[in-house]
Amino acid sequence: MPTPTMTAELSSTLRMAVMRLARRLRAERADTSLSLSQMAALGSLVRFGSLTPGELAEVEKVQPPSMTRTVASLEARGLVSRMPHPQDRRQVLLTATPEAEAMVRADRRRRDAWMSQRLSELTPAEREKLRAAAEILERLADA
Amino acid sequence: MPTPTMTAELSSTLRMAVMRLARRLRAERADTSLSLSQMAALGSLVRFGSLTPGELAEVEKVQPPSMTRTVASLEARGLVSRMPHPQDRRQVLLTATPEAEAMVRADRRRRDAWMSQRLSELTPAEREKLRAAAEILERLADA
DNA sequence: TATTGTTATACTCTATAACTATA
DNA sequence: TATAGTTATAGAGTATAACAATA
Repeated sequence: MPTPTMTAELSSTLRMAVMRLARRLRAERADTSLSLSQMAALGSLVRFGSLTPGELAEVEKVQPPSMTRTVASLEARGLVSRMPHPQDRRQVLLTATPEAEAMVRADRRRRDAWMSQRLSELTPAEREKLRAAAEILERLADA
Repeated sequence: MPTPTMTAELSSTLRMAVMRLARRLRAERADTSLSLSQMAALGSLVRFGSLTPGELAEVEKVQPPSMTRTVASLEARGLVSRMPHPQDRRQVLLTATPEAEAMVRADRRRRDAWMSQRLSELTPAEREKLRAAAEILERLADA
């Protein structure tokens, strides 16, 4: 039964551990030739399929002109292709190319591999504790 | 007893939950008048006490010229003061002013408050699971 | 008129290279 | 000579404001 003080300490400890672990994971990028923003945009395109520039800007929480620039650099590298929108000729549909999908998958694999390696160094009981917590952390992130 | 597949799934689930939660926490900044880099530099100064610009650059993982600029902006706002190094006249000692310390504490309090609120909405059993995992997550971040 | 996307422009953060002062 | 810090300059990412095309 947690006292207020114990809960306050948990907040602080958990917050710092999560921030530091995230920072560590961010450092495990597979392909440093793409910036984080570029890789994130590509990841969203792969995840959601075709999106318009406006939708992609909204998903990535940036303004449309910023996404215009990001998309232009990805397009120049052959990682994004654009098609006319079937109904609305003002809009454009962006899609990740097969090469881009492969890069996104490789990036995910590499981060998973780092985490897997760390997890394999734990005891089964410790892994079980993380498993129990993972689902709760997911809910916290959505809150 | 985890099979390889179960461990792989845990890696992926845990990694994504941590990244998303970190992202959420980053959005809970108290004072948006300071950029993340500025607040981080200030946080390190408060944490370590007086540092030279070179040491601060190393802690923050940026190059010295970048830190020169960050420090200059903080100094202009009265958040950092500089003193000559007692032994080596090439070096400078940077210290966070009392106002800066208050800002750093307020920032931490706000992030802790958000986390506390989320934790208070959980059941005692769920909090206990997070408590058990927090210490393991800390070790992962250091690995 | 409203909406979608782009262009023009500026600011911030980062970097590398060159410079100054001191050791 | 080597080191600590700064200045000069450039590139990436972001923003707001203005514009063009289409609805």
